[in-house]
Amino acid sequence: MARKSLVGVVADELLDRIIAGEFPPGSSVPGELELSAKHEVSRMTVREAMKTLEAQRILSVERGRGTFVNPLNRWASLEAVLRAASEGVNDASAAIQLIELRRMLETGACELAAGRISDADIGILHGYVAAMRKAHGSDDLPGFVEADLAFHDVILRASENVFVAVLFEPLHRVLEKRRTETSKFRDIQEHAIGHHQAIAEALESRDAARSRSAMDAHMQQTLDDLKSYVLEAKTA
Amino acid sequence: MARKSLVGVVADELLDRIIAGEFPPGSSVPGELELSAKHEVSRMTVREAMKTLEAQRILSVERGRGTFVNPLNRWASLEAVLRAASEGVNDASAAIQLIELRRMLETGACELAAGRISDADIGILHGYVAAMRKAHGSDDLPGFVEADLAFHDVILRASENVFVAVLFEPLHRVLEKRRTETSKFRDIQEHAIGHHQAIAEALESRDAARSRSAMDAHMQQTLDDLKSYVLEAKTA
DNA sequence: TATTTGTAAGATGTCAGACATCTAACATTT
DNA sequence: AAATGTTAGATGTCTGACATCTTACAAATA
Repeated sequence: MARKSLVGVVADELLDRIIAGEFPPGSSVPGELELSAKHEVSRMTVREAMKTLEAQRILSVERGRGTFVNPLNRWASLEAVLRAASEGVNDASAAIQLIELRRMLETGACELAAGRISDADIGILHGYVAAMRKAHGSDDLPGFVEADLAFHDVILRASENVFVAVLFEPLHRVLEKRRTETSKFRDIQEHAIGHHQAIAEALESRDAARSRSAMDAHMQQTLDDLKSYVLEAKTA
Repeated sequence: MARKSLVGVVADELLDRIIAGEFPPGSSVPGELELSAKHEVSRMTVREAMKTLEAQRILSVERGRGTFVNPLNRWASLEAVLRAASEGVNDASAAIQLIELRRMLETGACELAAGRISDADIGILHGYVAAMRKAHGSDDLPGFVEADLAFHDVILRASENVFVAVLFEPLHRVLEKRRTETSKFRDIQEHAIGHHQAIAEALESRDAARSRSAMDAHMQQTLDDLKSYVLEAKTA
């Protein structure tokens, strides 16, 4: 991982202070000079940090007036919103909401893909299911997760919708770690294999409703897995 | 509208050149010095422009090596992707894909809202339907569109999912203009009123499947409207 | 008095030049 | 052939200055 530049550090710290509630939405953040003094960096460094936050619509910079915090629903960065949402008492709620979002996109993409996926991609899907089965047999957790993610990626591309892919990309990153966690359990792996098999067969039939339903069942299972996993972590 | 700063201009022009294919994904953009010479601005201005594009994951800046263009599916800015997608031969395809995306989010949000919406919000929904009816009667296009958007906003909030709202916000902006265009036709307005009425009633029944289905029908109608509108524009 | 205008403070926008540090390629030495 | 040194070019950061915009307040005006 690349060492963070000063700009990144300043942006992170400022975002932390915003998320901590020090600068509520609508209020202004300290001026560039004040921040450069506080963080012991030059004003240019502060400005570049501000620019990154402005590009994510977290801040609004207004010349001559100051720099202001935007309301959370205007933020364009899923990760930043996730950080903000996880800050409160219930990290669990944020995780569940993420799955809900993923469910919308994946079921939608699967429905679209049913009418657009190629025979070659169908074959690839079955290949990944086989890979999951093999990884399950040999206790290869990284291999299992990799095939799982690749499976969903194929469907996403097959939906032929650029915007869905764009919106899903940050989700992909955020969920990757959690996926490895939940996939640790062998019975969860077995459930997942069955669902993926059903999804591949549904897509092969080119039945949009059936494909959507199969993916929906998979998402429901994922949500249930997460809930029990989170519950378990809480009791522990 | 605020006059654009030099930073914004440089960022826009650079993005334009990227979208035009001058710098394909994976390739490097000209160095900061070269760009500052070409655009006749200082290096700091170029750097700030780069930072905004980097924050949107359009560029990856690597110290000592250069600055590189990310593949389109890693871009975090819906608007930028929209610009890139609209560049090609078919602006229509991009518009349709946007509706597809909106359909996923809105039907998903509506399904969630069914189990979470308050009685007060139900009343507000009916109020907006009445407002749409009234605006329709008095040929008040802006009023009609405003009530329409507000209606969907209520459902979005009622879904109680922060991430859906975040992802939907840029869509909201992008679709706003088109909405005014399609809503010009009186028969389309009538269709919309009927659909909104059905959605409000479905939500009132707290039936998730029914609510989703009602919203889905509305989205399907919107897609059909768009298609005929686009077709009409093409023949003209 | 009420309105307009002028002035100044504070904020962001931009510039110039300099030095530091990282990367990659090439030349040199072993 | 491999390890090492050198160098060019790229981004990272700093300093200090001036420009321009917004706002508030004071002063001049009708």
